Amino acid sequence: MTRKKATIPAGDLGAAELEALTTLWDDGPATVRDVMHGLHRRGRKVAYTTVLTFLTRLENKGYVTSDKSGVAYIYKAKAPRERIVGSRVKSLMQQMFGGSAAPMALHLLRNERFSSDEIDEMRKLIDKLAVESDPNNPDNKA
Amino acid sequence: MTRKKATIPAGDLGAAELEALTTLWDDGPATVRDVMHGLHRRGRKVAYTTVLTFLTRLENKGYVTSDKSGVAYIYKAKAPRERIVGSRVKSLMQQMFGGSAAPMALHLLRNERFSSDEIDEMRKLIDKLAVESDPNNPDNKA
DNA sequence: AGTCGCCTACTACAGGCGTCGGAGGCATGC
DNA sequence: GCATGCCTCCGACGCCTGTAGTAGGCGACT
Repeated sequence: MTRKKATIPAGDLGAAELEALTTLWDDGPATVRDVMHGLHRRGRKVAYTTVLTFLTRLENKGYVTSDKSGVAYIYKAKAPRERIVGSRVKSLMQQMFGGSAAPMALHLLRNERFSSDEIDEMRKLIDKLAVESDPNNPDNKA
Repeated sequence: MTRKKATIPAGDLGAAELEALTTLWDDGPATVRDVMHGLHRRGRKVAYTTVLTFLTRLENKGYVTSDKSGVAYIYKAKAPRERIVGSRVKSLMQQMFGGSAAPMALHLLRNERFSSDEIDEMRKLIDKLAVESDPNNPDNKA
């Protein structure tokens, strides 16, 4: 019997690959060397070729694109940040909270600290949600 | 030159290992077979020996303890769920939101759906936070 | 005693990912 | 023309983790 293949990819993106992608999101299109400097600034001291490996793998996986302009390739993030963020959050929500958002939100509210501005912003959002889910609100279907 | 050792553990717990630990949290102390059934119920069809491997590794990593009572070992979660949850959430917060809690909370509020009860509960918590961070509140230090 | 069934221990393998080294190509400066 | 320097390609190594087979022990049943 063939051993079953290991399921469960790490979200398809390792931590270091993700960090490389993040420098592209934050700093815009860049060469391998640029990304390396970006990673170094973030505290990840990796060799040039390591960064090249990250970007190549990211390209194979469809997260970035590259085009040669002059001397070196320019890499550009292709996957929108918000999509990756969303899928990672959903995945953790699944793993740790059985897929329900509220316990996760409550966990954050209970365990983290927020500035008054942040609190205000959250309250505004909560108020909006409350109106939207108010059964007396004519905008809502029965 | 020796190649640098790969940093960045996967949070020290793989997805499958975590699921095994979760069945212990949810269902209480259990034998290998019990955990296997728990995993099957959750949709992860793994062989008995695979589960044994998970539990052995979890024990080596200090997340569970075992003691032989009668015929088979009974495994018991040792790491408190809340601690693991907290560290996973913090880790994702670090990776995707630069370590700030508010953007993550706002992300959830904007992208997920909540029942009115959940909304009420969140509002209560927000109100409490607001009071605590109110500079006019005598409980707070200047 | 032999066999069946359940349990644990040991071993193994493949794929993913972090981490690079070295070879080979092209341009630029001595 | 040759050394330098930067760039890319290819390959590789080692750890982690998912997945499991096999062997060996022990009690129960026949």
